[in-house]
Amino acid sequence: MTTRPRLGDIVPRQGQEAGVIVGVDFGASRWVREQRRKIVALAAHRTSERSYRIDGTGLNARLLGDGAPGYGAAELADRLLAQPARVVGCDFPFGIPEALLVDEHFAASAGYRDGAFGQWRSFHRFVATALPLVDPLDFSPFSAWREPSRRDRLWARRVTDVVAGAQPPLKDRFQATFQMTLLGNAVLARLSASGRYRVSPFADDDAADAGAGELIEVYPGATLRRLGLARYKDRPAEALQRARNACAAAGIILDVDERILAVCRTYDSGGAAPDHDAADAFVALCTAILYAHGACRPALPASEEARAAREGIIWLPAAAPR
DNA sequence: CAATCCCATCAAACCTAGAC
DNA sequence: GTCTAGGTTTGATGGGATTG
Repeated sequence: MTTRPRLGDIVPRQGQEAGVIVGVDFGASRWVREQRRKIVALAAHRTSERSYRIDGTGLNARLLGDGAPGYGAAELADRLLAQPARVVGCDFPFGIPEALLVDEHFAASAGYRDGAFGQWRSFHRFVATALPLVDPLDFSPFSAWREPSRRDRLWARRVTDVVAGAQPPLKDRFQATFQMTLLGNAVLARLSASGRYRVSPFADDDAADAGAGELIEVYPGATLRRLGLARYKDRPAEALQRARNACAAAGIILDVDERILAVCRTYDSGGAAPDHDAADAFVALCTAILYAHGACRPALPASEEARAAREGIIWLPAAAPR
């Protein structure tokens, strides 16, 4: 017998055969300078069937430099296209609640002229058009979605948010996700349109190619709760250890550059409360690695799979290690 | 002078422990 | 069981201080 690939067989794309996995801690400041403090990306390169090297090269090099450790949104998209990854775990809401998807007034209030969005495809394409990746970003086309008098609708959660304990995608006060959801979708649109990535769980003809990489939504806070660590924000070292342990428990070996580990333990993008964005990126990366090995499960209620597939799905480790 | 860094401000929803 | 108080939480922004 022969296993030589025939024409038409699925062959990994350039770069993907190395099994690159990426974790992203997102942020959506208006200015690129601020984005570079908040949007931290970490890559792991597969070195054998179940082992990965997280070193100071490629995407990770910026973490070891003198300047801000992260990326602007457009810049990150460019990097992910230049070196396609097999799985990218991102910590922003990929979708919006179904109640808003089917709401004609919601769509029209931001200038959408074709009724309700109906599905994620229409939503993310509209967002990408209305939010060009310039500096500074202009969120004014979406100001109607911040209307305080309509918060009861606009701040609804998706079913996956309820299960994962996540904030509403369009909440724009205190621990805001509003701008992250919009900027994130502009980035997703760009990656999806390239044909090199498909966006979980959404079907999109642009990326029907089964050889494409995959973008998944993760939530480090929920990942760590699943791993038994609540209130992780002021304990980055422990968060890192839990994430590494979860990989080890799944039989996955991580070889991490000590300098990268040190930055993940110590980097704090500031603010009143500690905010360890590099540690968050590490947790996102570990979650994405677990996903790549079939060790994640969607944060879903038992009976809402169809709706969740329209709203977006947060992925969590399948089980806490013993 | 501009670019960059640093800090105070904002002020909602959830979860949990404890009282009743 | 229900209620409340307190603690916790995917963060952005502008202005003033600092740096080149």
